[in-house]
Amino acid sequence: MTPSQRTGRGELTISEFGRRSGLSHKALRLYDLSGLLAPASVDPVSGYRLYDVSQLERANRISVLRQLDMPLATVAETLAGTDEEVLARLNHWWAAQEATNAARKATVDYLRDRLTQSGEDTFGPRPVTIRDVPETKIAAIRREADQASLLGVIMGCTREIRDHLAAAGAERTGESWVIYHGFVTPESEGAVEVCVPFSGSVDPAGPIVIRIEPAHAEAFCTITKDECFYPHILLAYDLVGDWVRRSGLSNTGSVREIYLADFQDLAAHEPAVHIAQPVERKPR
Amino acid sequence: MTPSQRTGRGELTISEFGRRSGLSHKALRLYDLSGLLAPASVDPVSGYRLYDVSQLERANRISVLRQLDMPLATVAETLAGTDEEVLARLNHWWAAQEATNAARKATVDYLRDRLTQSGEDTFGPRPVTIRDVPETKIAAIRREADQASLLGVIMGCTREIRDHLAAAGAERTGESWVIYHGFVTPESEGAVEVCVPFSGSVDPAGPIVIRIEPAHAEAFCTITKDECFYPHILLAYDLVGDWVRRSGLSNTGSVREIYLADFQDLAAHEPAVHIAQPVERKPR
DNA sequence: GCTTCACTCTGCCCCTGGGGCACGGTGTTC
DNA sequence: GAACACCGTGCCCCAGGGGCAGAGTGAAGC
Repeated sequence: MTPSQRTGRGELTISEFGRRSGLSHKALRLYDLSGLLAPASVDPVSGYRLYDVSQLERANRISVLRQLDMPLATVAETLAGTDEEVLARLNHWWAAQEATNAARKATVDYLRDRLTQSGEDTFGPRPVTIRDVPETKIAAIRREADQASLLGVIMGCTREIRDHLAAAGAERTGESWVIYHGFVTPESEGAVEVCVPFSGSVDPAGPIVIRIEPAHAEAFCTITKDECFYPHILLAYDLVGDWVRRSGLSNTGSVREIYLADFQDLAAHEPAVHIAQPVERKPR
Repeated sequence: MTPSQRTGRGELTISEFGRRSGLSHKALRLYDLSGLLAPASVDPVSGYRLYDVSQLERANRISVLRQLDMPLATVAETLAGTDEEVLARLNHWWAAQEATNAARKATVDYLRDRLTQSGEDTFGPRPVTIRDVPETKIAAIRREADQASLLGVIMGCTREIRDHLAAAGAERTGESWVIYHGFVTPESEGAVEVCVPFSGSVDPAGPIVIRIEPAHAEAFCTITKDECFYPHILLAYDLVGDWVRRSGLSNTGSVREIYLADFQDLAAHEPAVHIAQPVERKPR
């Protein structure tokens, strides 16, 4: 008699259970410790784990979900409840995976563009120019945002600031912009600062800060509404960055997007945004 | 003067370099130790890492590739050589990722089928029956195979055995089959044994083993050629497995696929394969 | 001068999901 | 009684960092 058969009817040793479920003996021990899949019984003398054949279904499901690289904690949550619930959670999780994958694909596309011609041909020949920006009084909100929440954060903060300025009787003196103090990618958060210039006297309120944006020079290019999507828009940043580097200038601040008008009012091919990089005023 | 500016021209401190490249200070330290991205210079007194602005391009590329979850070793390989080479390796790697993702999607589809109706309705009502298989003399080759190489391994081994039998003057006495001694998934290898029955006297040669497949009973179902693809085919295994469990029988061996004819000769809807599970002869 | 502050260094433990090995127990069979 | 196949626990290892502790370093303010 093989060891796997000397146990009682319906009881399986760890290795037999592992063979039938596609799980390693090491994984089964781990799942036991974490409570994801505890053996039906444990021999009190030898400490041997004994699994019941009825546990094979759960084990198989765990095995399949792990093949999908689903984290163990998610596996545990997913496999609770009825089959309908399991299915719903599986679909939900997979949809999120598909979204992540689409973002990765977009990133690969961006990188391909960047590699084929350093972002100039695909993005189109486009003038990068330099301009002086005078000292400006602004109301601003600084927030951490990730790729998914970015648009909502920008819209929300802009609305909040505009409402505050309107309530205080101040007049806006130009279009607003967003300063990126950190990297915003699909995976990581970065600090963004939404800025609205105004004239008059306004008190700060809640997250709204009143400050002076110092005078500076900035290199910028203009992009149209239909170019404003991630990761394509990164090519514009690269364009400006390359131009600055080749001009021998140094960056003196964080990169920013200046919105020329309200997005909704624009046609796809109209200029919509300036991508700008503050630089030192003169080449050394 | 901010610390990031007190360094010489073109020299950046680790945190400024990190901000501009989207890499954490921890990641940069790691890349320094691994040689993936060493700072341009290290202050011999303070040990401070100083990066050159010209290193930003490589850092940005590393950052983007890491956002794609490319392993650091692969990043290092990928970023060597000219931009054309980098692009080619990126495309190659991404194609592999797409393939992996397609396999994951197929696995999700399988799991969905399995969850919606325990593999019976989608796969179709299909009789599972039991039969006795007499003792059979076979020539066999046992190999480790993964999902990708499986078909090639089976075809190759079958050809090898048939050629050997033909050379020895033995006659094949039926169609061949494959015994799955382990799990074969897109990610992990499993042992498969290709078996060809014959009559006459043949010597083993190289990997070819001559042995007796013992008489046994087996539960099986029949599937058509167009159902023979991963992971759909797993539903047939589930069907047989469920039938055996509900019949109160015990498995007595590894699951197998019996090929009814040469694949090329079959139309899509013709029966092509038996999925069989050896079981004990009588319910206890 | 002294303090404060921001910045950096190294080193250590933590995470996931196991793989691999050592050392020891166990139970069957020859 | 020995060989062999199992099983157990415990330890160290991997990527790719995150987080924290303790110490050094440099500039700026008083």
